[in-house]
Amino acid sequence: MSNVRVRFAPSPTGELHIGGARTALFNLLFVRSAGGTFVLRIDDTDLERSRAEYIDKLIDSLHWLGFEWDEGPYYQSGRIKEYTGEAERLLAENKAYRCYCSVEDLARARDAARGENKTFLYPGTCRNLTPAAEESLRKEGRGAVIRLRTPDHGTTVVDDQIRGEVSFENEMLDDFIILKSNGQPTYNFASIVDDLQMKITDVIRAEEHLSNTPRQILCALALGYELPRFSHVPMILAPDRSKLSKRHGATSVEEFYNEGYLPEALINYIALLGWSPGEDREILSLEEMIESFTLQRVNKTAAIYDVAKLAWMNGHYIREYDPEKLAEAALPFFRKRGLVEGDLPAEGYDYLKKVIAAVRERARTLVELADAAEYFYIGRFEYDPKGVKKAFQKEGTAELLRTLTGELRSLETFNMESTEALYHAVSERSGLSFGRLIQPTRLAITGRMGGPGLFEIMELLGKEKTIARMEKAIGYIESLN
RNA sequence: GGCCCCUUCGUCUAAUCGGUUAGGACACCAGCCUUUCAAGCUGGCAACAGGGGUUCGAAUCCCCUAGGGGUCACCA
Repeated sequence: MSNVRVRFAPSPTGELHIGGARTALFNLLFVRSAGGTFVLRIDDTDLERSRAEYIDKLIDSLHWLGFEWDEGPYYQSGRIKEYTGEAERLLAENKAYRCYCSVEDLARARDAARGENKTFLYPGTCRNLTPAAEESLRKEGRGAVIRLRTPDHGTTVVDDQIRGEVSFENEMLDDFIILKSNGQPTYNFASIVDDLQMKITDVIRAEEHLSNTPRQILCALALGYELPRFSHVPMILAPDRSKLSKRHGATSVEEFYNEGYLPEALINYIALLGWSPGEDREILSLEEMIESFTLQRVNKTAAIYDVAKLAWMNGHYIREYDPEKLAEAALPFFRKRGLVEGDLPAEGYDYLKKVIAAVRERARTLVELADAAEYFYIGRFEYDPKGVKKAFQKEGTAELLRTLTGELRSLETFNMESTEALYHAVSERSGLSFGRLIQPTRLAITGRMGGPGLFEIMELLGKEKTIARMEKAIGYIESLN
């Protein structure tokens, strides 16, 4: 195993977002192609917003996607000692200092600056407090935060693996807080301390962190560690180019699961959002992605996520999936629809697989798959109104169906071959086109105008149900007049 | 507003040391196949944000403009 180490560090403040999933994926692809170690870390320093239930959901989503990590999960909430320790060290080395300014005073100063259209930078009020002055402030009972003493001049350069060198003027950076008055570290501090202590070699994360990177570099430098390499991957945007949110439909991995997407399809799709293997290939397995993944081929441009392509890709995976796996994945959706209830006996499972084999070609999601399978389980359905007009309301349809039903009933072996042969015979004998026979029959036994081959449906349904549905349809047609 | 990043078909993208009729995929349209609906196959529509340079030659290098995004918290 190489010494390459990466981490995925979500904060448990919501479900795993599609952007987060892609960040996790890029980390995974990178580390697997390097033969390194994948660390999972939960960034839960925000006590207000972090929730235990989200941690479970996060982990469920990662499992569902099939992303396996080698170390962790580590929890920042359990590492307070490390942050305090590093902060104390900086304090002792005079690279950081305590600040007693109140939240209110700072907010006021910030508002004033904003009013003048200026950027607020912490003015350094407590930067050079004498021990005596500190003592008296402490006696007043004022809480203190710890701020990093940042350089006033010079440039901090982020050597980004995707974007190249990005420079920031240190003058634009103020003495930011690394430890809050409640003893919790701020994100920038906790994040870099963890990355350093956990010997992360490559930090691969979303672009929104690029602007914060110089602060983290300053922390690392003050702490005296070697820097990790940084890569900032572009964001995923909604179709209107705004940040992806609830009103744009499904955005979390959990929602994609609920809508009937397969993990392989979702992974394949998000991988292509900002990365391409460099050849004209769209369908890639995780292994193939690992093989051709490099950070150099990751795009700099934000990508707009397009459900239509995801749906197409998911349809492709549904068609190609292993039948056993597909049945397993689809079963919950059949249950949700009330097609399957309770335990499924072996023959029920067998039937399920046959039904899926018949309809899988026309479904783009597992929800659509269950929908397409409905009449295989439920005999009560409405007839498609358009179909009624086209197929049922033609002169002599009831009579035609009655003839066909009679013929069907006399069939000893009822299967795909025998029913099809029968229909051909009737077509020939009566002079009616094959389509003329098929259309009303299809509507009668499925209620729909499209679907798998008619004789395949008949065989699956069996003689009894087929005939019962035919008779029901005859009654319906006659009631139309 | 300051700072930072970005800009190829409607969307995802290829063209990674300047020379291509700017390629592929989704979507859309048409045709083929077909018992229907799909799937599949064939073809079509469709892009280098704008303006200046550099160069024999620019999607590609430089500058400016415009647009989009990110960030500037005792949020992550």
